[in-house]
Amino acid sequence: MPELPEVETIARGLHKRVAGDRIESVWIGNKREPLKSPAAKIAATLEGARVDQVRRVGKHIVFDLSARKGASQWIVHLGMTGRMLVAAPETETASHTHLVARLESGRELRFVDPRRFGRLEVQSAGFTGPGTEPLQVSLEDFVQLFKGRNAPIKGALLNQKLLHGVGNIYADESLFRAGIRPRRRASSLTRQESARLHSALQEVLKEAIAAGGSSVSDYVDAEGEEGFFQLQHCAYGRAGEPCLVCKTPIKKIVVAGRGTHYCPKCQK
DNA sequence: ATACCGACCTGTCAGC
DNA sequence: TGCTGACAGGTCGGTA
Repeated sequence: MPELPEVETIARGLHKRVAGDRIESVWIGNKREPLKSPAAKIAATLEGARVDQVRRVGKHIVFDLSARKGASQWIVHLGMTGRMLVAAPETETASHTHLVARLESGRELRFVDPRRFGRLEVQSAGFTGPGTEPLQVSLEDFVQLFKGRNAPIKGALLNQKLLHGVGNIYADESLFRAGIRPRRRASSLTRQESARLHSALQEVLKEAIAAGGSSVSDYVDAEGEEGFFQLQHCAYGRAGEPCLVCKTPIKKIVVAGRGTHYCPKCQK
């Protein structure tokens, strides 16, 4: 579900609501839970810890924690359908709730994930994510990332070891804005095209963050609110509809195993 | 080293 | 109404 703008929105909301709060106790479901660290270790790390900060790294939510034993981090990846919600304890627990952290303030932090593609882990400190931050990468570094890559540019944008945080929606939207076909080999982009893609990507991500992310089917932020960037999508989810620039019907194909939307006339 | 493709899960929706 | 299959915002591991 969530890509960079959605995770950014969620992390900001969580920071606003739980920073400074303390985790009193943790409940973890016991059947095939989406854990990268052992459940006992997660519980031991979270219980008693204070949440200093909640922030985004790539598509991960990072909780910076401090406790008597020292600093640690709780790292959450929401996968396709994960949600991290702040709820009053009397609120009914959604099905597919895998973790509940009870806070000193009386509220609960709940991790819900029907498809269980999400991942939870804890570590001592220093999580940096797999790749480079798309909002911070310079044009020079951006060009360097794609140099010599034979993969389609869309696949390269989705590769988290290169840039982390870009997913299917924002890959399609930024390629549309840059006027580049998703199947073009990454190495075939001219300097000018790379520059267009670099700024298109950063613009799209910033606009999406300003809109609170894209709610296509069920994304909601930490407050349970939907985003509204889906109203500004030009390519993603618009197969068969007229291009907003030239009226040519948007095409849908499969690239790098993912549904891919583009304008056959505007994108070269 | 790089790229592709199926697997991992559940829910939803279109078509029969 | 109910079944089947395709598809969904993501990643991983095996294979070529």
